[in-house]
Amino acid sequence: MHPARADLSLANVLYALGDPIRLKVVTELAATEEGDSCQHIVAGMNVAKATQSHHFKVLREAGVLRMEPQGRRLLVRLRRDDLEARFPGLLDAILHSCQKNPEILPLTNEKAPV
Amino acid sequence: MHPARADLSLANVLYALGDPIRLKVVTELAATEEGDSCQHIVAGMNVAKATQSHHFKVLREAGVLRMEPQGRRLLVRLRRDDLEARFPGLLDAILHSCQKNPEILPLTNEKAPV
DNA sequence: TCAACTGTTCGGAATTATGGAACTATTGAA
DNA sequence: TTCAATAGTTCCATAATTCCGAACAGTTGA
Repeated sequence: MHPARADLSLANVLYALGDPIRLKVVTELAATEEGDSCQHIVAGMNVAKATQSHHFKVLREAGVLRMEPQGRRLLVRLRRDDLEARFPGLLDAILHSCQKNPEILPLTNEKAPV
Repeated sequence: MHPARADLSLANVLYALGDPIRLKVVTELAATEEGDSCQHIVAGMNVAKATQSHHFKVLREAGVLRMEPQGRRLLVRLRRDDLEARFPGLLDAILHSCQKNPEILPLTNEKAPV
């Protein structure tokens, strides 16, 4: 399900992050400390449910995030500590780049007004 | 051919680096300041020529490296400055992770004894 | 002139991505 | 309890990528 910290592969992680939608998911997740539900995270991204499910699976299997059932939702959290321990500075560099140049994320980021 | 610095996309770069062979190519390239030929870089990696060509194309189109004809070779160089300017710390974090845990690169790295 | 070398392109087979539809499980309300 | 709504997954078919062998083009050195 979730790979152990020692089993994280850099190529897998980079591959998982090498998709605009998944990259966006990670930046959204990075903004919340206690996680969020899949559905809320992808709100505003124009992606079919089946595809959402696929993207979260890729991120989970790469070890980028953890998913924990919470009622009828899946609480999704970034595996910050594991990533930092294994690939120091990587996540920060990526998040910082996204923050500095938001146009890096080529998405119609119509965030539903909560 | 080669994307301009301002056109580099983080997702594209991460995608390009999210493959064991391409990641290995980049670490090899990082070790040489003045570049190298495709053929020499992939020496020891068990990949068909057509696939090599494909991998270099992906790296080139993502803006990770530059290719410059040099006689009957292609001189390949890492676009360190462009990557650093656009995504500060990213390349260093990746290279450092590869260096720290060489097993990250799941390749039979039989480097031909020069 | 021509064979060897370096790399690209073409064609097909295998893998992966995407989305619609049907499904499971949980919740909250009647 | 019953049932509709919500949150995700799975199945299937289509589209796009990946990988390789083979044929190709350009450069070099004999």
